Amino acid sequence: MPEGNELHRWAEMHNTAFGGKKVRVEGPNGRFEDAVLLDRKVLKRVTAVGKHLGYDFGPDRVLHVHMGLYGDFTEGTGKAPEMRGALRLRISTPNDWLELRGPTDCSVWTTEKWNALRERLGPDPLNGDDPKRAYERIAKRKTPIGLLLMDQEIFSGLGNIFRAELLFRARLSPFRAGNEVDAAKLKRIWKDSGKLMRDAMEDRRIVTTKPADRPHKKGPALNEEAHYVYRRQGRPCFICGTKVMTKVMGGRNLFWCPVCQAE
DNA sequence: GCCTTATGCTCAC
DNA sequence: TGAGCCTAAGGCT
Repeated sequence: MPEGNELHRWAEMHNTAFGGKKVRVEGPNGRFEDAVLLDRKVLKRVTAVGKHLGYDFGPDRVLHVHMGLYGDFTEGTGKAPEMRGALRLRISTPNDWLELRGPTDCSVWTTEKWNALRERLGPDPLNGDDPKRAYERIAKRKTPIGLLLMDQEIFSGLGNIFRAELLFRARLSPFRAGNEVDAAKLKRIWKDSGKLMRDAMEDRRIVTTKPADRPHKKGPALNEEAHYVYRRQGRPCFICGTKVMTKVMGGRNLFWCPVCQAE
């Protein structure tokens, strides 16, 4: 159940373990028969773009993985474990292995299709992209900013946790129209997203609260104080004490503080 | 054990 | 706008 931080961490790990090496590729549950196209070939490199992963095995041999809501990897060293359960994909060398379960997509793409995806996606805070195009798009739209932040063609890699937390940290209402969002504030949100996602990559955990704002100000954040508003509906805002609200926006649960993020 | 929920996206209507 | 995909974890019994 990943957002961009997790995808980029996977790309790094899988590059380290498998990049430039000849690998075994297997699709044991029968839902990835194209594994034979890649098996015993060299995996050149692994790239993360937004929430997508591309495993480059050469021209028209790009393994595309999208996790959807459920996908997850497990990795390990040494001999791969017994195949079991709904295992979609296994990549292995004699030294390392990974297993993939539950992705929305695991299929071999043409280079053209992969490039078209990259073209379609908006700037990714973790890829050093230029955010200018995203700013321009947002400034033209009357759509609420809470929806625009989730649109992968505007920014790529942000998901439901970052939507809620970035808006809170910017003290911006999710219902504010894109064209009414202050330009400087939008810039700060972009910078903030890069920082939060890089921290999350390192920590392997998304923590958005500042220590000074937490009930326990010392030490690492407890799970229940790692986020300002995400899944904290009905509980008091750490800043003002008002109950955190929730509502479905864009088919996903949105969380916000009606006072700190007044419309 | 069962039920609900979930960091996502696509397609049909 | 809503259903469908498909898996795991956590809360409940």
